Amino acid sequence: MINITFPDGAVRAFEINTTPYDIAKSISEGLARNIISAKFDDVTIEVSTPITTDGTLTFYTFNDLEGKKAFWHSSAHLLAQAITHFYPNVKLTIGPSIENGFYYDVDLGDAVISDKDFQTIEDKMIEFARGKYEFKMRSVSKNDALDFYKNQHNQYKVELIENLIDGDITFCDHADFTDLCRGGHIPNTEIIKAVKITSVAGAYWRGDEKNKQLTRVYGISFPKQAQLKEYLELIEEAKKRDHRKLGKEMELFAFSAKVGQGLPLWLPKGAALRDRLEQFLKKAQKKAGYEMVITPHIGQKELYVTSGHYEKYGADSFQPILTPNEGEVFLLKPMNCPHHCEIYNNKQYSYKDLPKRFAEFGTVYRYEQSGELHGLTRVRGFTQDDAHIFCTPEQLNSEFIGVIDLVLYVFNALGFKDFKAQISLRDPDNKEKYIGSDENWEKAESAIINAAKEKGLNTVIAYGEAAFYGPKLDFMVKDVLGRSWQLGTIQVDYNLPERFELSYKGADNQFHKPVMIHRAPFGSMERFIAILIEHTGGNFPLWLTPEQVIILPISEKYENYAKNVLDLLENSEIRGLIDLRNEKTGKKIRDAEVSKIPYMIIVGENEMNDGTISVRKHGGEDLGTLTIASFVTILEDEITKTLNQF
RNA sequence: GCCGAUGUAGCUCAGUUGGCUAGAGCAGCUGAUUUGUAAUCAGCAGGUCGUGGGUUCGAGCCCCUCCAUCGGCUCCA
Repeated sequence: MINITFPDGAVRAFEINTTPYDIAKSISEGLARNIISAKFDDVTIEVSTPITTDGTLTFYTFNDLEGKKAFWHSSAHLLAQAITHFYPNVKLTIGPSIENGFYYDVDLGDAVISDKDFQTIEDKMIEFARGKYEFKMRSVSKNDALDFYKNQHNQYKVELIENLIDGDITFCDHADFTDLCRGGHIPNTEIIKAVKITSVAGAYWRGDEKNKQLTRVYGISFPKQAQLKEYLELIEEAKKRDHRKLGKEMELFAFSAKVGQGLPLWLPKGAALRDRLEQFLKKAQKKAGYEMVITPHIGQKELYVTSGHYEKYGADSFQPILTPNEGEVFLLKPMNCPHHCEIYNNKQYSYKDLPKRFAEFGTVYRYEQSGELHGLTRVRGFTQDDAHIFCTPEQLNSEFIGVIDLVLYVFNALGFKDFKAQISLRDPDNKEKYIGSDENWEKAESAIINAAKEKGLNTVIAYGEAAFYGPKLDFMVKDVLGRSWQLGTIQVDYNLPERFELSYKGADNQFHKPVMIHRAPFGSMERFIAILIEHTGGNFPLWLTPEQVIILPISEKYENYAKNVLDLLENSEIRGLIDLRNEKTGKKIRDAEVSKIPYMIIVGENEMNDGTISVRKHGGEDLGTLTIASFVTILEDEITKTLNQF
C-alpha cells in the first residue's frame, strides 16, 4: 500500500500502482471525468501513470493552468500528427504549450504552410482527435532514440537527444504517431473537441538567428466548441481597443509612408494629450527635486564612442550625419545619457551639491528593424521622459527608492494596477555583451534587488535583459492582446561615470565618482500612451481626455446660450466644444457617445430660461439638470480624485 | 532583417473563372427639416484599385520589383 496526500492535507492509502485516474474515481465519478492531468510530488504526470511511492497528488482539469498546459501540449502532438500526414517529409522539432495555446516548430524543406491550409489541418486534427487515441509514455534508451530520429534524418531531434541523459529519455505514442517527449499529457485525443490554427510564422531553430529558420504553426484548442467561440470573440473585442485603431479614430496620431515608417506624427488632439501627461510628470518631478535640461538631437560621434554606444550599436544605427566640411561626423542621438553626463561635467560638484537630478523629455532615434515596428509601441523616433540622477554611493539606495515611488505614483494615477516589476540582469553566459567590471555590476545588481525588496515589489528576475551598461528595474505592462511591454525603467550605472570621468569633491577633499541612475517612469511618451489607450479603450481619465464636455443645443435657437455655457466652462479650465450641426439631438448624442466624450450637456428651452444645463455622462447615466457651478464642482472633484486616489 | 499574410473613396468593406463607364454604407458638400437623451430625408461629389514593370486583344483580379501595414521570429541603448 502507498499513502497519498491530497492538497487539503488529507491522507489516504491505495494499492501500489494505482493511477491518478483510479484515485479520482474513488473520490467521485465527476472528478474522474474532468481530470486531464495530475502532479505527483512536483512532477507533472499523466492520469494513467501508475504511482509507486508515497507522495502528494494534485488533480488538474482544463480550468487549471497546469491542466491547460497538458491539454495544449497534447494538442501540439495532434498538430504534429496532422502536419506529418500532409507533409510526410517534415522534420519535427519542438511543440510546447504557451500562454494561449501551443505551437509546433517544423522544418518543411521546400514546402510552405500558409493560412489557406489552416482549415485542412484543423479538420484533420479533429478527425484524429475523434479516434480517441491514448497518449502513452514509454522509456527509450538513448541509442534507440537516436536511431529512431537518425532514420528520419531529423537532425533537430538528434541534437535534442544528444543533450539528454540516457535513462531519462521518453517517447510519447498516440495512434501511429511517436514523438520525443518528457510527458504531461491528457488521457486521450478525444477530449480535444475544438481546434483553431491561429497563425504561421518563421522561427529560428533554438531561437538563434544564425540557425535555420523553421516554420512555426500556432494553434489553440478547447474541450468545448463554445469555449473556442468565446475565445475568438474575446480576441475580436480586444482588437477594438487596439491603440492603432483608436489612435486613428480619435485623431491622436498618424503615420505617413512618405515621412517614413516608425516615425509617428502627433495630431493636435494627441499632441495636447501628450502635453498634459508631460505637465503632470513635470509637476511631480519638480516636487521630487528634478531640474529640467534641454540637449540637442544630434551629437558628435566621439560622444558615443566615449559612452560605448558607438561600439555596441554603431553599425546597426542610423548612419552618421556628415557636414560639408570633411572630418565632422554626427550621430542622431539614440539616448540622452551621454548629453546629460556632459551637463554634469559642465561644473565641479561638491558632495554637498549631490544628488543632481537632470530631467528632459528627450527625443531619440533608433534604427529598429523594419519587421519589429509596431504602432506607437515600437518606433524609430520617440521621446523618453528621461532623467539622470548623479549621486554619492551612500545616496544610491534612497535615490533609487525615491524613483520607485515616483514610478508607482505615475502608474497609480493612470490606473496601471496590473504590472510586473522585472529585475533585468546580465546574461551570466554572455558577459562580453556588457561593459564594465564584475565588481561594478554586482554592486549595481544588489542595489536594485535590495531597493525592490525594501519597497515590497512583486518582482521577477530576467537574465539577459539588462542594458549593456547596467542592470535595470523594468515595469512591464501588457497590451490588449497580452503582449508584455516595458514602460517605466530604473537603471543603476557605475560605468558611464567612469567613461565620462565624472567626479565630485568629497568631505575628505578627494575626488570621487558619482553613481548614476537612469530612469523614465513612462518609458517613452509613445509607448506609454499606446498602452494607456489600450487599457482605457480610449476612455481616458477626465484630466487627460481630449474633450471633456460637448454641448448639444437642441436647435439653433439655443446656439448662443450654448456658447455662453462653453465660455463659462472654459473660464474654469474645462475643455469642450459645441455640436452646431443641423442634426437631431439623438444623432448628436450618438456621435458624442461614439467619440467617447465623458460629458454631454444638452441645452434647450428649459435650460436657457433657467440658466441651467442638462448633463448626460458617457455611457448613458443621466445627471439631470444642474447649475454650471455645481457641474464644474463635479468635474473638479472627479479630477482631484483620480490624481490623488492612493 | 527573416517567415507568412494584407493593401480598392477620408473610414469600414463588396467586386464572379481576367471582359462594357469599379460599387455600397458611414463621413463630406448642398438643400429641405428646427429637432429633448445612441443614426431625419433628398440630391451631389469623391477612386491613376499601394508603386513601378510584365503577361494578355483586354488586368482591381495572373507574374515580378519596390513601398507600407498585420501576425510571429530575431533584435530592443
